[in-house]
Amino acid sequence: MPVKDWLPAAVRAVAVSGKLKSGETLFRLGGKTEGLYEVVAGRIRLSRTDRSGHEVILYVAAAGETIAEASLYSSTYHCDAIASTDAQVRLYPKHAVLAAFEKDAKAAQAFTAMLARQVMNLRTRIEQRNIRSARERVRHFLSLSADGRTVTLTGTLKDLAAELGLTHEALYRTLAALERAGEIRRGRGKIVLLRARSL
Amino acid sequence: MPVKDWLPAAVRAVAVSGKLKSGETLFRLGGKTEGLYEVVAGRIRLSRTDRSGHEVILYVAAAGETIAEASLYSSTYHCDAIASTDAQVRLYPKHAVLAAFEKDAKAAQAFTAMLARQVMNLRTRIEQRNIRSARERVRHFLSLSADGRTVTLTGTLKDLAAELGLTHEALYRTLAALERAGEIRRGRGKIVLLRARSL
DNA sequence: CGGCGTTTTGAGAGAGCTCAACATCGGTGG
DNA sequence: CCACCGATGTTGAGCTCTCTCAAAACGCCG
Repeated sequence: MPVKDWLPAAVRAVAVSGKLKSGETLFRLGGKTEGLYEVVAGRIRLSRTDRSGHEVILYVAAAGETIAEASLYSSTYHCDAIASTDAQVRLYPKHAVLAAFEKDAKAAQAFTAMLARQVMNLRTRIEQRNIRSARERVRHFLSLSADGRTVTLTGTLKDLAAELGLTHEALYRTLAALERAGEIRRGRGKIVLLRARSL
Repeated sequence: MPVKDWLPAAVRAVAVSGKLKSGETLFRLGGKTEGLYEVVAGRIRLSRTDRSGHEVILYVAAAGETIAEASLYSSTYHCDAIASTDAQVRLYPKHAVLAAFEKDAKAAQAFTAMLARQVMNLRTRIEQRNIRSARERVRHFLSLSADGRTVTLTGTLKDLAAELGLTHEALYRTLAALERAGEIRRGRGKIVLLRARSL
């Protein structure tokens, strides 16, 4: 869900770009909310520090994702945001976003709809993580991302492994096993589903 | 996030209650959207059926949760909803909800804010599932749900195990080990954090 | 061609799952 | 009041599966 699809051009036009070195802080818990951020490149981690001084990671956002959507409705941030790699971000100022939503109900609705879809997607990913078996988890992923019989892969298999919560070795082995079993056929950048497995 | 906190009373007043026997269908993929549902009791699973005829589960909603929020912005459902146990639901009709949001911008904003918070929570849960070690996963949970030094447990430990994605045996053992190590102390319905672990 | 990241395969170990037995607690009914 | 019953809580032992560490083939780009 690219920002372009749900944020009015007027708001995108006033975005503020910024760069962060690895380890630099974007915002801190308790800090005044400036708006929501889009991660353009690199990775930003959201975390809190517990009483014993340990950083507890809430989420790691990668390029293309947005963070701090909830900050639109809060006056302070509820966690820290720190660059885990050199990173580039865009800030969409809170007042500009809220003003746009106030003026244009359609825009507000698009934002809400985007969040509702995202909730759905995230729930699905949690369900996926409930599956222990690497093979079943991969099948779950393939079933849900198949367009017809073909799954088009974006990025590398290593990235996919991370998304699935598997080591890349486990994913390679699982895909090899599924191919040996005749369930799938692999082509560069895509996987074709062949036949259903028997129960 | 109880429905009461973000849905106007006027909408709640026109909710339609319904009961389902285990296995009964609430709605089907492609069906016209009637609105969003609150699961009052029991469990409802959201799923799709893949080409090979297997049901692929997207999510299992338990009592207190709402499903099909995205249906407000779509004319047809994008998955099936089937009762996994005997269940009770409440339907909040789409037109009533949307009308309320149109009349009352505050209500619409409350809904959006709720979704934004939910996205945050779900992301945190995904992060939690990235942690392999049972001990670390439990620590992650305890750190984030501690109110001061005390974590108040809602429901049984078995429920908690499911939420954490562990077997109940693994959770019992882990809690016992943490208690032996002096990290926590357990009282009925609550866990008290004692000291930080050393790295 | 040389270097770097991805893909692939191998071997071993550790951690959580499975199966199983038993304890504990609350509620129910005789 | 107590025996019974089901669900939760607890512990034990073995096994499977994925992770980890290692090494090598492959593909791409300068």
